[in-house]
Amino acid sequence: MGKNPVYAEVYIDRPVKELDRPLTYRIPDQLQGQVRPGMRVQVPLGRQGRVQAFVTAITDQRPPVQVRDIIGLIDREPIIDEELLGLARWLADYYVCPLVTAIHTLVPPGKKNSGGTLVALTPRGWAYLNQQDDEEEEAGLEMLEWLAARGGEADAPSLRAMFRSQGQQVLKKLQAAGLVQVEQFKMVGEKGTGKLGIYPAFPPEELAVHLLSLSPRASKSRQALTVACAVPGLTVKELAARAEVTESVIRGLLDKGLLCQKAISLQAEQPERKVVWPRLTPAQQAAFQTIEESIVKGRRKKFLLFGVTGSGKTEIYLRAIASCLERGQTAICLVPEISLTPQISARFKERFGADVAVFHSRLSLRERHLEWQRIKEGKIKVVVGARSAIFAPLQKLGLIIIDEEHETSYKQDVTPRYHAREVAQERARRTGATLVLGSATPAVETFYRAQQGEFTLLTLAERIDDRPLPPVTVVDMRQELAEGNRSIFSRELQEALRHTLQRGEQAILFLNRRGYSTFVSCRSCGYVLRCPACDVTLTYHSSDQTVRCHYCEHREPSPALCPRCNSRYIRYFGAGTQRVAEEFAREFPGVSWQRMDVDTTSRRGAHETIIQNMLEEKIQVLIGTQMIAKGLDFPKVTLVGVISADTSLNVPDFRSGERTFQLLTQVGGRAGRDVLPGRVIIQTYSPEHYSILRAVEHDYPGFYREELELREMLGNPPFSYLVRLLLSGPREEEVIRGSQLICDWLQPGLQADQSLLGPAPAPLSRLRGQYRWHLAIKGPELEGLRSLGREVLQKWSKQRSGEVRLVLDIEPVSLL
DNA sequence: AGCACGCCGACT
DNA sequence: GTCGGCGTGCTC
Ligand SMILES: [Zn+2]
Ligand SMILES: [Zn+2]
Repeated sequence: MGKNPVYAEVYIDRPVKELDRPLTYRIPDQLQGQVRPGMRVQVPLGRQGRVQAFVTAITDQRPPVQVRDIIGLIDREPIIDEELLGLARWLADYYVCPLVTAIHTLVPPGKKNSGGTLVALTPRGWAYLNQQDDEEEEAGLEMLEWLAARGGEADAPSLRAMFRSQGQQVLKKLQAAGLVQVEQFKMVGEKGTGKLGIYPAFPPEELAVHLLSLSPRASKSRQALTVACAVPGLTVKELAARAEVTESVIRGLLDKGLLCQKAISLQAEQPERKVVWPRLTPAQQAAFQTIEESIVKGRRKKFLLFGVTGSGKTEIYLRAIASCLERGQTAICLVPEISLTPQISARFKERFGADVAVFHSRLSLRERHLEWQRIKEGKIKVVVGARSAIFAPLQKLGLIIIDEEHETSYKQDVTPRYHAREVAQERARRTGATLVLGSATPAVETFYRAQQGEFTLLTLAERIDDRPLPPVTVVDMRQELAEGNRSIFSRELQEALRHTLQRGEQAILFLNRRGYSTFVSCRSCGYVLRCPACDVTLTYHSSDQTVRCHYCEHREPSPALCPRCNSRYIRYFGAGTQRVAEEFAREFPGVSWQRMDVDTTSRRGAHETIIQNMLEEKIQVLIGTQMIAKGLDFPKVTLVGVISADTSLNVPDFRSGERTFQLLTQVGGRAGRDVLPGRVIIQTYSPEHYSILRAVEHDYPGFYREELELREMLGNPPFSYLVRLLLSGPREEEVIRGSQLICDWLQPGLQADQSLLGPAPAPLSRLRGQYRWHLAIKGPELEGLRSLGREVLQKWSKQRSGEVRLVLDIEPVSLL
């Protein structure tokens, strides 16, 4: 037996400051050579018999203390490779969190095993734990709590390690009681044992013909057929998931004889695909070539692809990815969750077939796990997904793309509060990959960095085929009111709608606020309905006559009488999308419309249906929130009406101007994307605001200059860095006392060029029953602020903090 | 975080 | 006298 490395450095799987350091254990003889970094093991810890830990290094250094033996392995293979382990270290350091928290972020649950069984709490299981009457026997309760402690699920190896042989019996009981569910994962590679796979019933080159033979309405069928050709041999379920269609669609195709079923063979990958690669415009070509050169030469360059809406950025991404694959490398493309639509998926799958995996939030645990496993096995070369896809375990990563890089959803809102853009830069740096950030409205910070030379700026100033950007008009709603128009539609918008509809074209009405009204108030006494748990007003929802909180789950029937004075004069103020829809229906009777916001798209498939209805022109007007502002491409939409540009303008955050400009530009970009010319009408009470004026002119550089000047004057990012400390707890006095205490800790340690803001109540001063106060520290470089934050966190954990929680937010994107 | 040790109050 | 409260300290 080899003499040297006999020790393993491990991190105990507990997210606590005191254990956020490596502990050394001896590798017992029978495990020699099997333990590798990235594996989970069981070790004894103090008086605890066995706990889970991550191996981070193998060493022959004997520590200057008594060492104990590793008890056993949980994994046969590392669940995280060394490159990603390094990235996890960076993440923990940059965002100030325990290493194990970072590791869990990189390897989300459901992926922590290599085939086998996954045990998860059912909703009933969760409910059971919450009501906590102790009917369940000791052992069962223990297992439920153990599961809850790790986010509600665990794989079989960990479960076995923790509960030994008796675990099986307990598990059976819980499963029978419906408190847990057990999901069976196939080991990848064992696919095809007797199962039937779906194959196209024609040679792949005939795909186009058969696609045309289908009814123009049968978009789902086309989708399924395309995927079946690209990835033959999937089971019905797998194909349904991958093509994002229901199983009935596939059965229909089987009946039509377009697909057939036969035993799955481990045949060679699908034959050559014939895909049409559209010609690039000269501007696209130039940008693409610059990116390609970086990929080819391994120049590990960073680009900002700044292209107006409709300039064809996606096509450049696709080319760059293809070029990457040709060189045997792999690629990640991040897309905001909100624009991760079936259309986008289809576009990638059409080009890259079985090489691509699309991660969207609707994937089940099993599907997610399957794809993750395929990535690890090298079967997937392109990963498309939202924020967390940045951690996809691809080997030989050559390219990272972040579409709509300014989107704030790239920042995680729980610890570790990482920004995928920052992680991407770091991962690109470590792997030598080329980085491409794309946007029509880059984040001010990003554009600033490009100006500083940190990114190479690639510009697409024109829409493809010389289509013009839509002209934008602003309507001053104060004027409108003064002239006696009390409708939420200005006369100009009404007029424009009428013309658009007469021409048989489509329109989008945008308002970034869902529900019917923004607040409900009593005319007699002025009482305003508020959420009992949050410091916000309740929104009226006309669909079921409830008032709801948009920050928590609270909802109640809308009162008929004022709760304070019993008056019947309850009135609804301010407009949301429901009210827009109602007023639209009244003013334009007979015109078909649909609303699209979280309330109408929560049902699976609802989102797709609405988009399909728009494309098929079953509806003429789409009324919606954010959701309709991003990335949708409806050729016949020629009018975009922004009901109110003021919602995002009035948010108390130094980035609200930027948000407003971005939102207006993005939503305006939905108009006139095809051959029909479009126009945009923006209604506002602040027509002189620079964000609005610049959006009207499609003038990003102008906006950027003005915004930058403001930021410089106020010393805000990118001229400084920010770290936010947020305290929350059920009793306000404690929270205030806590923030005062932290203020006292920070004050003396500040450098001359650092400053402390607050403590102050957060703009959202109460959320889900928790009072919230915050402080922010500002300084010329991040590391100084970070170490101040670290110190505070350290001190905080050492003192009895009651029920007050403290979280650090490095480079926050929102100060709400 | 767990888990044990330890030192003070109100029970059989 | 002891059962049990949770403050404090440590974990290779
Ligand atoms: Zn009243
Ligand atoms: Zn609430």
